[in-house]
Amino acid sequence: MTEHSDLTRNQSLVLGALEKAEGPLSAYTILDKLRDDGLRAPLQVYRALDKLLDMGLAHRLESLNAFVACAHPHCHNTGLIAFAICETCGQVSEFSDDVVRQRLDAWAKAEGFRPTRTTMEIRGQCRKCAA
Amino acid sequence: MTEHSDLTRNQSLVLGALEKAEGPLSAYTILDKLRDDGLRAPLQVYRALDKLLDMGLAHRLESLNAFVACAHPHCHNTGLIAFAICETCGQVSEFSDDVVRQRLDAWAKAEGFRPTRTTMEIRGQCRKCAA
DNA sequence: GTATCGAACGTTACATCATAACATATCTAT
DNA sequence: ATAGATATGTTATGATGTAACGTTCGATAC
Repeated sequence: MTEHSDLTRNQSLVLGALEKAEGPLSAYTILDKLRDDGLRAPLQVYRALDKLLDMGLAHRLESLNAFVACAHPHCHNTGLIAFAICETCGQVSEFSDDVVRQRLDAWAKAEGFRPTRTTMEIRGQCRKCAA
Repeated sequence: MTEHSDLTRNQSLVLGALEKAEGPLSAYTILDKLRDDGLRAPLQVYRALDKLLDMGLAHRLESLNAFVACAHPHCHNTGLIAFAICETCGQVSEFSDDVVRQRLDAWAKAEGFRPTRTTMEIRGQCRKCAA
């Protein structure tokens, strides 16, 4: 559990829910888990998530419409993170690869494309589930 | 325009709509464009899209919840395609990079992860819009 | 020809994901 | 104290995706 020092109450609750979870959670699942803490509406969750994403404390998995706590909350990432999502057990591994980043940067430079955000998600089966 | 030889009527209509479009289309936007052709329900579009995705004639952009016609309908891709999405003009460029594919394969092999589908999407501004 | 089986189709209803709009409260710097 | 920014709470609604049902169409076997 990371310290949630400068987080607001809602942000802290949402991040806590993500950290406790085994795998990615949808916003509505988060909401359900936090009803007892006083959260009532999706927007409360989405607003907290927005901030957490900005701060790099959580990530959005686009192919799942779901969210995870960042696995490395203290290292400020370069902005290119890849996710491997096991479709059997739901586990998400987070990693980054400098060569991949360089290749994409090179492509962007050659094309004159100015990247702001890039997502990379590998769906499949983790070692345990493939066995 | 590619020939839509072994496509059914609905598949052909949906692919046609995607090919005519300047950029990605949501399923509901496709539906609206095809009302005059007799389509009435989202499922008709989603079912056609499923097949088109299977055949590699269309792609889903996860970060947009939208779809595009494949830019290279005749080359059967290796399964790793990257998309660069201009957030200003909506243009989507499709490309692939063997080095990136190799790096991700290597990671997967090392981790024992068995990939089935991977998505890579770069959001930002294209050359024209960045100028 | 017609029986049969699987794929595609059509329709209604519903589930899930996300935001608009507006009012209220809280925090911080002057 | 007050102004401005940020966070909050609430209702309603918009956007995206699917379940479950029955029907139609087209190939193949008889």
